[in-house]
Amino acid sequence: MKYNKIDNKKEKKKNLIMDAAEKLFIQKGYQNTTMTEIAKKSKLAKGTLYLYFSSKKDLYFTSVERALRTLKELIDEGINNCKNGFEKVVSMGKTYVNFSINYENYYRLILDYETQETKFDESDPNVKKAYEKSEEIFNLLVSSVTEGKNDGSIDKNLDTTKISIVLWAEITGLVQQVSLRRDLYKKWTALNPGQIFDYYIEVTQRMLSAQKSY
Amino acid sequence: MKYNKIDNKKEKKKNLIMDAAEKLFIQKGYQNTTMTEIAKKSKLAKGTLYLYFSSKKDLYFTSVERALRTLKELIDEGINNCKNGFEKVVSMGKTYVNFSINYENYYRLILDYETQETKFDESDPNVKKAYEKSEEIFNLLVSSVTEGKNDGSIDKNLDTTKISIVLWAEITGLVQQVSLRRDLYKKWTALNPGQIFDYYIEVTQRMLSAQKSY
Amino acid sequence: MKYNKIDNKKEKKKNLIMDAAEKLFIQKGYQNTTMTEIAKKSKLAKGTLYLYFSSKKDLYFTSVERALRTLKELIDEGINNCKNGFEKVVSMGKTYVNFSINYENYYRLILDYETQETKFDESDPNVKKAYEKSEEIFNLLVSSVTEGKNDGSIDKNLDTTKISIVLWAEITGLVQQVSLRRDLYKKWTALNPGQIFDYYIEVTQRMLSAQKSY
Amino acid sequence: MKYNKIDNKKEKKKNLIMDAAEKLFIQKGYQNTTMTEIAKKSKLAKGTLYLYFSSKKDLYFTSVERALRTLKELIDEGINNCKNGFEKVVSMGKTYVNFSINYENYYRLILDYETQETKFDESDPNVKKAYEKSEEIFNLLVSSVTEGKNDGSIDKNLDTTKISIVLWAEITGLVQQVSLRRDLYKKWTALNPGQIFDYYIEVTQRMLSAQKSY
DNA sequence: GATGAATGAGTTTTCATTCAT
DNA sequence: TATGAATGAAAACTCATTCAT
Repeated sequence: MKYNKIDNKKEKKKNLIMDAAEKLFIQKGYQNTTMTEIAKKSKLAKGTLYLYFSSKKDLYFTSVERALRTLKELIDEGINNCKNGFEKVVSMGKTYVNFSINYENYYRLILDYETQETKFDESDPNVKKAYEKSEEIFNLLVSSVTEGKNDGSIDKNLDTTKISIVLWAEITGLVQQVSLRRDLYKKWTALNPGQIFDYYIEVTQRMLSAQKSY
Repeated sequence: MKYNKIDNKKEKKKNLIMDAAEKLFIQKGYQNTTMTEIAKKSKLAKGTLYLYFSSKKDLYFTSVERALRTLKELIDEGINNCKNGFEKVVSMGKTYVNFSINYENYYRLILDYETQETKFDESDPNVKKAYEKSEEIFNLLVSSVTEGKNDGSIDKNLDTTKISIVLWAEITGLVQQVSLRRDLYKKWTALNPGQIFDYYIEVTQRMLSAQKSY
Repeated sequence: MKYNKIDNKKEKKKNLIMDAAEKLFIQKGYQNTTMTEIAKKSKLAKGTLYLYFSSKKDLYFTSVERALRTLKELIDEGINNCKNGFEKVVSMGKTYVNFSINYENYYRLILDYETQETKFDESDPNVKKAYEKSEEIFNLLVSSVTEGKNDGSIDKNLDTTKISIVLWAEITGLVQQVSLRRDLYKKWTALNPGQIFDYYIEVTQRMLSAQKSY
Repeated sequence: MKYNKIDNKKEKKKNLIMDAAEKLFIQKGYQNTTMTEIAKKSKLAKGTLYLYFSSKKDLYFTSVERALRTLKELIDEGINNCKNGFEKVVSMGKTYVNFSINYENYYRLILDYETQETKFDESDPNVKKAYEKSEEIFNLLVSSVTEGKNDGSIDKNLDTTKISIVLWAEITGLVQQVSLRRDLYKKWTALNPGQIFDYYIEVTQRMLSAQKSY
């Protein structure tokens, strides 16, 4: 009991630090964020950070992990209420889009991490851990497509792996573009992110649905 | 004549340095690449780099610019032989895909730049310049879609801006995913990048073509 | 209370660093003194210097300011006990001479600063600040001469501005010569600085005093 | 003959380089002046400078020497037409003042050199050489005072060494102040340098002349 | 003689991490 | 636990000097 309370307290402080760190990592990137800034933003002393995280890297990866875990939880939640594979696939896309809007900081941190991924040392256990989290999500997509082809909600002629890759790439690409280039797109068009996503989903659902036969 | 020769020589050396720098920027990112490493890789002394580029930033942005210029040239070239808007749009996608394969370093450098873009000082003229280059390409896509709708090769019911954004986000997202996650995908599937792209293009062409009416 | 203690501690450390830096600046000049040397001399790590001074320039100018402030305080002190303008002028000269002997490092630092003054960026606020300090001292001389002419202790026929400039130039010139060329003069004569200054003051007092009429 | 011509040509080029270097040394100081700038200003290639001067230091000291030699020549010239010691002393002061006005660059270079003197390596033969030149001038002053005391034009009660030191310090101090602080003095008074010098000479002549007895 | 590209040692500054209090 | 002063390795950049042409 007592340990739990302590752990809980510790966990809360860790979250506090990550909340501060996250914002800076997003804004300025991993390299340009200093421990001094993180300490200042979290209103703690520099040394204190090292009581909760062993290094700057640890702090970064733990933050990324928290974000990925949250995304995974939301996706799982969304899928639970779906009655067939097609709906699951659509739900995953919608959840991802909503995540990027409602948990903007988490989303941007994941993005920062993924685009930098190759620059981190692959053998680092933290890197591997985050890698696996991404894989879990992709596997969920593959199994949903399979389920859909089996229950007849997704066109049987589609290649499971191919379409999964394409779909995941499309959705992540789209969300990233909209997120990174929000200001640019605002300049080019009056559309807000939601409208662009809706349009994409509308166009893509038709491509995917079993009623049409490609 | 003499001046041309000198300029040419200087240009060649600049390219030599950029070739070396590029690889490091891609591998380790802008921040993690040091001028000492670049010097070593290009087999020159550190000071020599500063004879050709005023700063590390200058070297980076000039490299990005070279890559973007090359992409733009290839796209222009590809479009020239197309007989209608639909073909132009398809050509742009194909060129982009091929660019990511044939000019892998250039592609990855652009990617590195674009994903870090928000972390650079926006008011920097170099940043603005690269920004504009991206815009040019997007504008080309918009005008190709417009042309396609006019010449009847693209479905008139599609919203020009919306579909342009979606298409560009899809294609860049797809290429990025395939590029960044090449090893991951290799693990998941036997498909090579080319096959994934072909599949995407096949699926998308149907969505776009005027014959079908969504 | 606690804050005072902290501030005091910080101030002491700053003084410690300045003491070390000063000696090097005097010996080798601003340019030829490196932060590494200053760190070594003050027995601190290089990085520590930057906890107390934002840059080498800051360290230099803060040291100059401390020296000028001290000089100004001594002059003010000396003037307080004078009963007429003539005595004030003489007091200023004596204080300046004594300062150059008793606070040799401070004096030499000011000298180093003033002879390099034109090489610093005039628009720098630090430069301006030091400039003003010098002006304050000159103004004090002018007002003392004026006072002396009014109270009858200085010859009324003398032009206030002219004589102030000449006196100040003479005294600073003399002190500088004696300071810079100490070794040279030692070679030429058995006189020590004090004797030279006394001789100058003796000769000059006559020139200045109201009893004689030039 | 031929050698003379070559030497002459070489000498001319050396002077050309020194003219350019001098201006930069005065403006920005020895340290802040780069060989590249000197090359540019003298419209020669950087490597060419090293054909005429073995190092930056050599270039600097040779320039200083040229300036000191010129001053010495002017002083000698001025002294030649004087009929007694008193006149010689006055002539030296006037020549020095005029030198600071008519050969401003030379004067400022000497000044820069002398105020930095202690920062140069004393054992350097170039430093010694310049040192000796200064000594020659001072010795000339001492012998003029002696001559004046002998020929009755200077008050016999004055101590030769003391008064020589004081006079030389005063005049060099005054000229330096006026030169370094020209802008400052312009702000404080409408007097031009010439007027300040005249005033000094007028005041000092009285102090010195044999008619008065101190 | 003349050139200017190339060199690399040396400079200022930053910042993750440690540790005495 | 919490602090923040101290550390020193590492980075970008400069510039006197050399040397092949």
